[in-house]
Amino acid sequence: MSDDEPDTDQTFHHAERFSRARAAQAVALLEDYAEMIGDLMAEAGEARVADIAARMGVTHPTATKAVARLKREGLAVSRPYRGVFLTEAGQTLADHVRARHRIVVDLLIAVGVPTETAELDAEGLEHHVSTQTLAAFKQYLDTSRRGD
Amino acid sequence: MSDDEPDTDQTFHHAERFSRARAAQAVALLEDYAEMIGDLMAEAGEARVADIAARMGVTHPTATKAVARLKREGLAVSRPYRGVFLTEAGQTLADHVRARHRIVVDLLIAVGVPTETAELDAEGLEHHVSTQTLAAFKQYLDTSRRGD
DNA sequence: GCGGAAATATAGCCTTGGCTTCATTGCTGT
DNA sequence: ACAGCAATGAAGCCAAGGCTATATTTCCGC
Repeated sequence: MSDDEPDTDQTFHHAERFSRARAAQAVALLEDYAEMIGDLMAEAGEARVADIAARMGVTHPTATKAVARLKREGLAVSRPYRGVFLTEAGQTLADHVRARHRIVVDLLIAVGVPTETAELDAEGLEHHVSTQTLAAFKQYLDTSRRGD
Repeated sequence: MSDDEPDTDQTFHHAERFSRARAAQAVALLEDYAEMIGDLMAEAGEARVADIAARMGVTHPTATKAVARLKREGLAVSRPYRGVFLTEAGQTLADHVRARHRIVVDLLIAVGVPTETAELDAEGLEHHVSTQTLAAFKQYLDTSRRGD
């Protein structure tokens, strides 16, 4: 360092940012599982562990564990050997996540990312898009659609 | 499901996407640490564990562990009780990550995200931006700058 | 040149989110 | 109706990435 207390402020900002990113990551998986279960419920009326596992690209036990986490968080309910269902809160979360996903994909496409790539990247990106950024995306899509 | 084999294809695509996102997450931390060490080396000539820890917002042992991972991956070198230095590979990675970070931030700002928010979100987003998407961002920034 | 403070390392623990293996349950076809 | 198979659940392992507490080493002031 070049000064006496050269990085106290900046250091704090950095740490803040990384903490936020870590926190976002913590809920990302739950969001994905909730959205997936929402999709399956919409398509088939119920979500079975095997389907969840297949779509998430994980093994059955991993899906089961994830469901347990969802239940613990009050986002899903299930009885042993029965399908999994979202609670009201879970459904709300799923809807929110799905909407956000669409906006992120649309924005990527709008700035010139190929559709296929946009879908791929959005899966990872979406969890780190804050409310403010999402709002900015929405507005950009609106005006750009009008403007074109 | 409504059909016989209704989701084989789509399921595969989903799984692919999630796998990619998980893989991206796995290297995200290494990237962050590498960039951070690169910054500190540029500023101070060396990166000390205490500085790394402070900027990452983690405790010293956590930073030490991360450095061990970096060394294992051939991205950094260090001798006990001495500073940490990036290898050629580590430096390359750090430069790449820093460049990507800038582009992501600039793109967010270009589509209307407030500067502060852009910096915050970029920290999490950047690790999921593929090469293709980054290229699209770059081009968008170029043409939008010219166009304005 | 030596003693104490600061920096670094080590050990051990926790949670998350993967995995495999094995037990149990439910469903289905004959 | 029940045997067998598919699906679910349970148990136990692993690596990553956090933490606290403790030991070690370096460095700096006197």
